[in-house]
Amino acid sequence: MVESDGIICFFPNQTGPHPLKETDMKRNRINALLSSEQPLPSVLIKGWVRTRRDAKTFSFIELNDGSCLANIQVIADDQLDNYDSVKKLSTGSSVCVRGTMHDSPGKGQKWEIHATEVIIINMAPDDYPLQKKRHTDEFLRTISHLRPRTNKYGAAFRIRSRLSYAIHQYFQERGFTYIHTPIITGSDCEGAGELFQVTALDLDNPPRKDEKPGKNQKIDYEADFFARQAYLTVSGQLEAEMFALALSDIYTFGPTFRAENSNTSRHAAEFWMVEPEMAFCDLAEDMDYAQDFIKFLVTDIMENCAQDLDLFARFVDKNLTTTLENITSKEFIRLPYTEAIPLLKNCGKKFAYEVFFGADLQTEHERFLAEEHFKQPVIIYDYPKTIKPFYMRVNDDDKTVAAMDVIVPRIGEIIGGSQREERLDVLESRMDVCGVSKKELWWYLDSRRYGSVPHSGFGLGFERLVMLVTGITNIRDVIPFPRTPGAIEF
RNA sequence: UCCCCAGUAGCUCAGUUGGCAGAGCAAUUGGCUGUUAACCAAUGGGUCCGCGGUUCAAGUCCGUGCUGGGGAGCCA
Repeated sequence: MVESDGIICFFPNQTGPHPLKETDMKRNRINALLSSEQPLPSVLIKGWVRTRRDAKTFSFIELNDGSCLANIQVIADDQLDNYDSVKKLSTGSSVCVRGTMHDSPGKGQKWEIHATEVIIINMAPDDYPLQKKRHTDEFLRTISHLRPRTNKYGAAFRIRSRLSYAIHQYFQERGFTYIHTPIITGSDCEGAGELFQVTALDLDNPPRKDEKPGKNQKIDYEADFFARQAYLTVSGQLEAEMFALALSDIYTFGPTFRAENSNTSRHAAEFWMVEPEMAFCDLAEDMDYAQDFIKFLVTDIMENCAQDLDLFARFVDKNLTTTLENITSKEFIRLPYTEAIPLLKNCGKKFAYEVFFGADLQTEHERFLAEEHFKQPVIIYDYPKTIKPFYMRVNDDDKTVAAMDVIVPRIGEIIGGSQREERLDVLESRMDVCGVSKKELWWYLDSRRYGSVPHSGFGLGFERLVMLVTGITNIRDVIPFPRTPGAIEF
């Protein structure tokens, strides 16, 4: 049997009676039809016309409903009452087709639909921007509302959806609890970049602390919605830790916001992040999880999105299959920072940024390690404490912290994580050194005061994962409506 | 934010030393055809990104702004 569902249709641009009758609301998905084992005497499909070719007494209509990459070929002949209109069907038009499914005598497809009825839901005018040819990503970005109707973007967003599902599957199967950490936060000391401020104040005329007018008149945030300054979250980690220290293994998966003026193909102001946090877990186990997690996700997409993935392997990145198999088949290299430094120093390659202990690794260094030296994912760990945030656990050498970054070819850093500092006294002195307010994070310190345990976690940039899996090189093309500096159309 | 490159028809692009604005695809019309980014013919289509300057003359040279891309920083 072919699956069908009860999608409710409505036609906001239609003023007359609905062209579809009440009984028409069950439709067959094109992916279900195309994978059918036998011909079907009665099918109902609804979708958008990708292209139309006319023969002498009939038209070939390529129909796509987004359920899969492939179109289904509809044969609409001149016996149809409205054949004159059908012959004018343009790319982008929406139709409802009733008919029978048969073996296709032509090359290129197994099945085709012989239409007994073609209802034109909406005829797309000839200025429909998507043509039957390849468009550049830059152009498609200017029509982000229409680009999911292309093969490439349809495939990308089906993969993005499946990856989201696989993330939940991975953690749920392992007994992790999904935690919704807040989007709005009161702490500006999370230590990860510039924050977007959230306010309900009238910015044209904000309340002032001092009645006397003057240049140094401070805004009175006690009059704001939360009675203090508030921001969009840059990470759910600190809150996630509180739940790991109660439910043992937890994860978050949600949007994150950075007001950094970053103009690169790997940064967005609004992006999604996965942050697992595990109690009774040290850095080595944290790295085990990070590696296992990425391998699981890549394997899942190779198994469950083969058709969509094939598009990317053929047209977007010729090396994609090799890259992905490299990830699933090998153990990730684990390289302590202290060994990475001499390796980079003595590799014979000239870098723009000098390499020395205490220096953060630059993009050029990470790319060299993952793309040229090891040619596979690398986990670098035990970084100098001077370049890492306050919450990372100080190692016995008192010079490094138990931090780790997973570097993959082409993307660079895809995961950043650490074992967290569970010792109250060490944490407090680190906060002093890093200039983080102990008063504001009293609740965070409480977790180290009452039943503190070793725990670890990491953050995975979800869009970077989609880029890794698809071979897409610009983050703006793996998120439906990208937000970047100066760009918030749609 | 910094460095580099680009902006010409709906889309992708060409445009020589400064001298009449071009092609392919798309669109429209007609023809042909179990077609596969179908094919053939004809037709229509331009604020050469904006502003200012040099020049007899600017798509072309200069300045400036805007937009986009690549790289860097920051990071996921």
